[in-house]
Amino acid sequence: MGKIKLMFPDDSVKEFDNGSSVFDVAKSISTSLAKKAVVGKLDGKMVAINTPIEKDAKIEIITQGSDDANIVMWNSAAVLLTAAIEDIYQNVEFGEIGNIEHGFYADTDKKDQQISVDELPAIQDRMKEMVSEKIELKPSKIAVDEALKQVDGDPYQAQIIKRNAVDGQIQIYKVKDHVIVSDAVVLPNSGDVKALKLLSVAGAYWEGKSSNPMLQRIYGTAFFKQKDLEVEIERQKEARERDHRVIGNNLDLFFVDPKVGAGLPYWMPNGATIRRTIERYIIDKEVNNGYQHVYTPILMNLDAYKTSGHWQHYREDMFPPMDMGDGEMLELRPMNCPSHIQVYKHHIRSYRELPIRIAELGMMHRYEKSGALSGLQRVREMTLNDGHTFVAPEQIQDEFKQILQLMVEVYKDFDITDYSFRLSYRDPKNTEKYFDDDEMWNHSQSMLKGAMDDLGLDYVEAEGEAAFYGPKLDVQTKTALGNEETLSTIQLDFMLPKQFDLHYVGADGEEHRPVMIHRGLVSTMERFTAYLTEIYKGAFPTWLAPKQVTIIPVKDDVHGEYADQLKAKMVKENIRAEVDHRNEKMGYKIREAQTQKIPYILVVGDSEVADDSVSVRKYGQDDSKNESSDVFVNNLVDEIANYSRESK
RNA sequence: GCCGACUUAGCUCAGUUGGCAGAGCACCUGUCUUGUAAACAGGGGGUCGGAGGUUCGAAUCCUCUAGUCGGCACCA
Repeated sequence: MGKIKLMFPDDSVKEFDNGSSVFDVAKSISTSLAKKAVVGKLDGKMVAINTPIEKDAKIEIITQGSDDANIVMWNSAAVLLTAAIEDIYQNVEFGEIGNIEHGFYADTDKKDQQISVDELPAIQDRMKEMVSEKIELKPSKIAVDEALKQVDGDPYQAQIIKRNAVDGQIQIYKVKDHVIVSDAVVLPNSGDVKALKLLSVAGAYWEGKSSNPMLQRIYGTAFFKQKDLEVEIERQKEARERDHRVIGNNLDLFFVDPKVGAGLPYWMPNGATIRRTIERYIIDKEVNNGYQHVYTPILMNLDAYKTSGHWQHYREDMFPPMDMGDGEMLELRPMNCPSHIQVYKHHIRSYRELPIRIAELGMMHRYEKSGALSGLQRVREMTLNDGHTFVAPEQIQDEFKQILQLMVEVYKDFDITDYSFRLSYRDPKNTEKYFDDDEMWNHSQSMLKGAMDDLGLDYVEAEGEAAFYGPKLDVQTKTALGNEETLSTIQLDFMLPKQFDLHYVGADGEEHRPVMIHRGLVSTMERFTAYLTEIYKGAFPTWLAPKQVTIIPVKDDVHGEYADQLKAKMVKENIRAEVDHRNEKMGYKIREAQTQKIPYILVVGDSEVADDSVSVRKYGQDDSKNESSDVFVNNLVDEIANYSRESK
């Protein structure tokens, strides 16, 4: 038996007997490491802990608590879930199994009747039995023919086997008499799945294609310790409480009434105040950065959308056109680009003017599918912080960087820190969705990528996520419930300028074609407000808070007048202050102000009236402090003027 | 749009095997005059999402339909 050299993450190299397992290696370092070791990584590839190592490699030992260890845990639980279901039911076929961000899932198709939530406890119990049986989970490779025989005509499994076969072989796990096809690395023993819980059932298309049959996806989560499971359940509970729909209802920000229209939100005064503040902020910001704000109609002649290609490529998401009876067809606009193009075209443009930046808080209507609607996050009427800059081709890079810079500044003001970049390309096979022009796509996609590389920013690349007219840089964030969504976007467009025959006069006196950059910084007012609600958990920073100050007189008949004077003083400074004159106990009013998450509570009684002061209680703090009313107002004016940057 | 669950007062939710529709909060009235998270009493308020059916009788069972929620697909 020869020796092999293994390199550790700290670059140290040690020799081991050929055929040593990851576990052996861990044990040679320390018994405690061996105890916590879950799985190994050889040259970056995950391997089971009992896999013999047969050549030199870079090794990493993954221990409990790491992300990789959780993935292994979840894949293991998914294998057990499959085995448990097969144990309980006949007549079930299986789609994909695997891990997700906080757990695992298995897709099932039970022929007589689909598995329902009521059946989860029984399945979970069966899984726990398998855990206590401490079944060895050992991967083995079998021939495709044999595997096909084993899955007994299950059409989904048959496809998975054919798809994943390597050299005519496929990896399986045996759990009791069940054969589970899985490429995943799992824990060595079912007994290692210490804590598990099945969570929900939902439909999911086979292979993710809506033209395919729908399977039942069973979700669950699992951990090495019961405690970790409890933490996860608590995390999910908190996420539900942070949901903008819950907070939006509690703080009376908005509502959607199905009886007056699904996906058509109504902004209550509190929500409207937040929105108005965002709108004023972003308009000022853009105007100061060279944007020309306009207003354009939400209705447009359908012909414009035929020219733009919306009618051909985006029709599914558009409301049906209105037939005006005289041959004219009007369309509720789904995007603002054609409108801004009209603004551009209204004058002859010179190269001296470029870049021309046209912006608008543009109201749009999109016929979102009913199942996609969700609070303010996905609606059918929305107002986009839209902007289109028209540039000469050589200005693209600079303009792109300028927009990105502006976006980062805006994010800082709103204290948005958790986001990632995604370069969204077309799917070249999908000629129905995307303009068919290979050269344009290849050119614009590589340009975008070049700009990002130039700036040294990290990003992921996603095929099939582009707009129909061009590739995008999307800024991705997550909702409270963990769904990914696009907040900001910058899109390169060589197509619409051509469709609408746009030009500018160059230095040479000739006509040239501009390039359009579509960009949205703070998304739609709807989605952005929802997002802010969730990241702030309803406790908006003072400059955004619908109510900034509530003044509570100790005895309304004695101190009410002083409270009104204070309010007047603050209103003069554009502070949103109110006096709570109601005939209620102080504690009651304070409680209500706290549940409404009002940034400042001012209590005024005899001593405050005597020296023109206020007793200040800031949201989130349990104590109060006395301050002269002038000092309080001045500080508050300052805080509001400086947004969130200075409040930390 | 698809799969599943759900829909009862302004909000959050009870409502047993089909037998007079409930609670808390909110709202209104009155009493109490308050020093940092809920004073007390009384009152008003619902065609039980909508339509059809089964039944002596339906919030409850069945069918259809709309919407909401969880996912999937689609996307700002």
